[in-house]
Amino acid sequence: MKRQKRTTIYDIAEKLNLAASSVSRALSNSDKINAETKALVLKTAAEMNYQQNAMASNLRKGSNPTIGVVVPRINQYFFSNIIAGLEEVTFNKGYNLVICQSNESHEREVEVVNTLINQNVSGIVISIAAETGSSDHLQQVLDRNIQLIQFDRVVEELETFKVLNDNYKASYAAVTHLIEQGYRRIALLEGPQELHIFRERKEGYIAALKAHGFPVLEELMYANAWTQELGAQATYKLLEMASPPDAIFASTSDFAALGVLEVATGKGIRIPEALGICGYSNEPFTEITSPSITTIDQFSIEMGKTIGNLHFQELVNSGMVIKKTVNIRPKLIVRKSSQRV
Amino acid sequence: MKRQKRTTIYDIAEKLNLAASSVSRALSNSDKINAETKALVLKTAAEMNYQQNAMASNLRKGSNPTIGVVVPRINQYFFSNIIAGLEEVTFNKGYNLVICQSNESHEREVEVVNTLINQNVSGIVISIAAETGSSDHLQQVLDRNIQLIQFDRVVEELETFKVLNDNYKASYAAVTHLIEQGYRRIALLEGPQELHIFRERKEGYIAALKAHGFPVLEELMYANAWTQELGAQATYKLLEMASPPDAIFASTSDFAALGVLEVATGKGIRIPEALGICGYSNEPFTEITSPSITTIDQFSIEMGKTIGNLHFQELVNSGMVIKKTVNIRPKLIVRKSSQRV
DNA sequence: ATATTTTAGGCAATCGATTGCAATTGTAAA
DNA sequence: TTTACAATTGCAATCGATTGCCTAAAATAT
Repeated sequence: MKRQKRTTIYDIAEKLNLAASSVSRALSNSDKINAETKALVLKTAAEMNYQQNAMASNLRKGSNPTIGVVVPRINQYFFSNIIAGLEEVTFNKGYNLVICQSNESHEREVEVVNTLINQNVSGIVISIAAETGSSDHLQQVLDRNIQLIQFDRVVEELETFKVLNDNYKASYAAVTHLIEQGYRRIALLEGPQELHIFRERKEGYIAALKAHGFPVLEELMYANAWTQELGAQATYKLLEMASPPDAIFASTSDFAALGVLEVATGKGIRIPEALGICGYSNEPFTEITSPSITTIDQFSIEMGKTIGNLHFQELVNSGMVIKKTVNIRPKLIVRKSSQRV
Repeated sequence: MKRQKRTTIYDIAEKLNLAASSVSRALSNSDKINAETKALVLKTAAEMNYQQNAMASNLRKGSNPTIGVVVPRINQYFFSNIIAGLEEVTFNKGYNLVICQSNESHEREVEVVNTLINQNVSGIVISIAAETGSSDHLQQVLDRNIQLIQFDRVVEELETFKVLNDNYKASYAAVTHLIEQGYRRIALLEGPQELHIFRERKEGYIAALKAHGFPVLEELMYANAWTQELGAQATYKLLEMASPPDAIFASTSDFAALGVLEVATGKGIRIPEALGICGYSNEPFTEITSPSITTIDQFSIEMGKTIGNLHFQELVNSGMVIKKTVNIRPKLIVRKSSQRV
């Protein structure tokens, strides 16, 4: 395997008896170059198999058409969809995506953010890890004048663009739906309250209960039930109460809802007749469980695209952006697990 | 927002009355620098909030510790898992991942590969698009001496590292299992035969039938049924035959298997008693359908890690690599949809 | 025919970090 | 005391592309 050296603009210049600057101008489609010369350069470049050295170019230009993405885990449906949507927008603009996982660890998140700063990326898109910590690393990003866009899980105090789901409204809608279906004791599975998204969902739940004249009962709010396993455990406890709930809103995720479904089915409880279930996220599987699970769609691909458009400043005057924030209205998807009317 | 200029090694050098080269040596932990000086530089760099400019460094060093990843779609469980596994290995080595989607389009694939070449990435990891075309773009990668690793769907003629599932054996095992469960007319849902993975699965199916003395019937092999929709259509057709199959092996994907399940259930056919079903990929949902679906696990996260280790040459002498190829043995996961013994 | 403006292309500095080689200082051996 | 050598540090070129400034030639205006 011979290490054939890369063709540079100097090689092309030499061959054509031109200055490198002219070659550069021809390749970058400048107007300070004769049309014939330009054509000749282009042709020769193709023949010589020239590929621009992006690092040299970026160094000189002081910019790097790359966007860094930091998510807790890329193999979660929601996040991989965000990335898919984002990539569609960025690729068409000639931008690349550098993807990093924080694995829900704050320390790792700091590390990857620093790596991205090193790369001189033009923007960073992040959904913060559940493990809380300072937001100094994000402040660093801002100090360096790198565009920062937060989505889904955000540090609220930081003045950056944010793309959010309206968790409050979605949660309110879900609980209202359950009430309309005649459920009277609606339990809530909560996520870690350090994350605002889970706080908002809880608030929506409480507000909906109050709005319909229902009591808000501590005993029906189950903390930290945000995995399938924890959702299942919570369900065991809840169903053993003297007067158990007749519906469970797994505000944390569809996985938690799945845990509920499995435990309830295992106990021979009929769904939706004896117990209503609602999840969150519209994971693909919610459609095919039996019964199918009512849930909330977050329009993740759309969110990804929105983030991309925000980066390129294409939404600033659209009216969608209020206080640097775009709120995407999630949609309640009613399925069999909560339909008894 | 003030544009505060980035601190460079020159800024540090000036402040400490040193040469930039010394600062560079201190920061890169060279041994050609006094320990005290090194400590001082490190301290000052931290104070001045220095972050290395990766582009300058990479340009000078002529290398970029980045690996480009090209997959058809990143929001597919298999691929996002591959990436997750790969990222784990690469991040620990200080390497970044640049992720691109081909969207199953050959043209797009060529485009993104060129972008990656521009970036001077040290390696490219790819699973080719279903849309076939020339492999010139991959040859280019090799010509430029960029490490190329193909996985899952590969161009066989190209002499590169390959990480594959042993599709033949997995398929053989699945069909053998169905035979052992007493199924006698086993249909096959095939994928596009341009992709070797689907050819191999078909071969495994045929071989297993022959090995057990079963006839190989054209009428039971259904071409191009590789989505949920197409799987459903195929099932309609197959079940309307004069003597319909008593088992369907959706060798293309679990999604196709799901299509089979839905159609069969809709027709009131009992599974697994009257019809056995086996899918491929071990998508999370196969565990929670009713009945749960027998499938094949591809160890996607492991595959991702293997790819990473291959890139860093850490498997070359392990005996796992034969003819530049690592074969990962998938595992049959037997669930209810095929268990009637 | 002369003056002025355009156009095309060259020169050289620049982006920031790295590195081979030279220079300096200090230390040990002769 | 002189020589030899090692340890530090500085100097300057380099990676490849871009761009401000300058010049020569061509085109246009006077």
